[in-house]
Amino acid sequence: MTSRADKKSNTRSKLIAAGLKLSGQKGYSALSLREVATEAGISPAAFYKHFNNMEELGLALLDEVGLSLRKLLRTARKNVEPGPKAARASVETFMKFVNENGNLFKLLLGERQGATPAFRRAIHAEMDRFVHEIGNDLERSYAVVRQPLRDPLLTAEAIVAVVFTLGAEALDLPQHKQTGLTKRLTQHIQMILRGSQ
Amino acid sequence: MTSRADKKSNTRSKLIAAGLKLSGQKGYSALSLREVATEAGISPAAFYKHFNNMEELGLALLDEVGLSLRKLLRTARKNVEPGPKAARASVETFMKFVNENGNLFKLLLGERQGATPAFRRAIHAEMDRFVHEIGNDLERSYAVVRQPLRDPLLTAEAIVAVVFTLGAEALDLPQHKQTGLTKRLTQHIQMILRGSQ
DNA sequence: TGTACATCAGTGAACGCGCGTTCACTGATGTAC
DNA sequence: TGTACATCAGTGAACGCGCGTTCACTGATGTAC
Repeated sequence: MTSRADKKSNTRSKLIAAGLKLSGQKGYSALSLREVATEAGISPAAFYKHFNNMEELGLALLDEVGLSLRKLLRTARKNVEPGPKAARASVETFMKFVNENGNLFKLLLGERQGATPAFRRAIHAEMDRFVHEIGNDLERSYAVVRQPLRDPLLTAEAIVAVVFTLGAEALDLPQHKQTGLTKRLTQHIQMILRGSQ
Repeated sequence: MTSRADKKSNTRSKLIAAGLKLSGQKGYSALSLREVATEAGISPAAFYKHFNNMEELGLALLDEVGLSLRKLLRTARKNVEPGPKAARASVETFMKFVNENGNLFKLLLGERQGATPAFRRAIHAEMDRFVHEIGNDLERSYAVVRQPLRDPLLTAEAIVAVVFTLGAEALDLPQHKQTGLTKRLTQHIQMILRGSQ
């Protein structure tokens, strides 16, 4: 029933899951090929049937990050309707995402300046795409109410900066201690939006 | 002339300089005790006469970060007088600092989520102090012109978030390509200040 | 359907390497008299 | 000032360990006839 190809891609998924789990625990750059292979349940040598080295695994993990950021935007668009309460609702959606995808989020933030140039470039590309999409969303929703923003992209950039900075702080906090942070983050965004009108 | 204690603290300085140089090149978490010792010109075993382990060296490096952030504030206070051009002047002072202390800045940003809990705590403490000092500065200078900010601390938090985020991007750019970034950063700050009045 | 051969994901042993840490030591500096 | 002893920063060799990588291999899956 399960073909050779199926089994292979199955093992690949296990390697990615293992990499994600371990990088959440001790940071991607501290991972060894051997421990990822062991966590995934294969021998170190078999790792090479799937990736040429750890960096390739890392880039595969970043693909997952991209997917999950796209999912975040989709959820936000569904749950958040433009208006005075948009900031608060967005922040709640975002915090939920951070808590559910902590490992992916840690990878994104933790390797922003570490790692190899290829890795850094991939991360900045993901973040850029994210900023641009939010910029477009802002432009559209403020055009609807006929109060266009001065510079939607600049606004998006500032919002993403505060959101990711405070999101990183949230990672170290137990979920029940995040309320204050959520509130502060909402105020940050409102402040930025106010200043960009 | 040079006492035993002098020589010892001299070697300690060399270890710190070595750690800073190497962590700028490949990231602090990728450093080995042996290579730091070699770079400083001593044997690996002698490292232990100065620090019990690499983490202690790391905390010593963070002390340097604290010193240099304090120096940055001092310079900014000297060069930047409150007024419409404050943002631009502050950003220029900051960019100069980033270029001159790239290694310290990389350490601060790169280990924000990596490393051990003690390390993370030390970094967040430094950044917190920085935010509070800027918050106080903002409060004072806007009180003078009788247009107090709604929440100086919140404003400072947002400003530091964008400043550090874009500063991190600047680290990867050659100095002559930073002009656009400097301009954008200035606009970010003006936007935040506008929104917090 | 059955047979003979090809493919290839995963194995297990082996390699050389840099690592952190220990230890007994050396010899210059410091101290007491 | 000179002598005898104590201190201690730095040395060099040794250790066991986990690492990335290679290699010939196995045996299940796939393919051709």
